[in-house]
Amino acid sequence: MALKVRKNRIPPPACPISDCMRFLGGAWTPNIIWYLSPGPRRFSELRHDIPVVSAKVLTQRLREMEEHGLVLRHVMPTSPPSVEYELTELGQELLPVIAAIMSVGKRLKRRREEIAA
Amino acid sequence: MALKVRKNRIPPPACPISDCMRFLGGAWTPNIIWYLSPGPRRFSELRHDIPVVSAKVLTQRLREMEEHGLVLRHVMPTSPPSVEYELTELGQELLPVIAAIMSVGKRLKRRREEIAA
DNA sequence: CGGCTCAGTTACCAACAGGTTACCGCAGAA
DNA sequence: TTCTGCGGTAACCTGTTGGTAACTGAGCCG
Repeated sequence: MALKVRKNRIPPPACPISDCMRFLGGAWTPNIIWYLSPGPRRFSELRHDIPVVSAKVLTQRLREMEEHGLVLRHVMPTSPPSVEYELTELGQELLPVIAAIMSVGKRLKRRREEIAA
Repeated sequence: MALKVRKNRIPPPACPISDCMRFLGGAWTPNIIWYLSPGPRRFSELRHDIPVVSAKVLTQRLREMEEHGLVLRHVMPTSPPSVEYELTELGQELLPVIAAIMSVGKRLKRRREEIAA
């Protein structure tokens, strides 16, 4: 008897995950959102916050996030030019996701440590 | 759509996000978790659920998830070999994250449609 | 004037993840 | 006997991505 695909279950609704993950895709995007969460932050501050990320990638991510409507970019016409990035409302809606990711990640990390020990 | 979240190599020391994202990293991991959420599911069923993912990648993801303790792998010694995958408790703890990702994704999608209209 | 900072941009490059194809052993069906 | 389905694995190829280094250009400082 050949095995059949079981259909006697509630099918998950059409999965929008792929659409959604485009907004979190790319290295460091969650980190950037996290560091923007307390409030507006300048480019060089973000560089300082996440020193392992290169300027190029930071720019790329911020541009992408701006396109997606997750951040606002304010250019301050000060003497040393200064650019502030700020989470939009939509960007702030991602914070619970990131918080959840962090809490689960911590739990998994603890688990690994227990196994290692 | 490719749905890639890169597994970042060296994470920033202070921030646990990178550690956490390793568990969601790799293409299709969130989708797989989602399709496992209603209950155990066989390999070929998952292939049917997510036809765009290749067998190789599906195997890779399931193996990684098994290593991370997110899924259990049950080999049924039936005549056509059958392998069931099942979310562990830890894996189920990821579901709120995925639900959050989905809800935000839907919202962003609506927003894009409004802009396009 | 030289050099510094801020906020990038551009060109080039290596690594790696994911896709494709082929193949395996086994059992039951035709 | 051959064929198919299951659950993979191995070898190979390609595209993307993120890193590095060098550059810009305005404004200020000394």
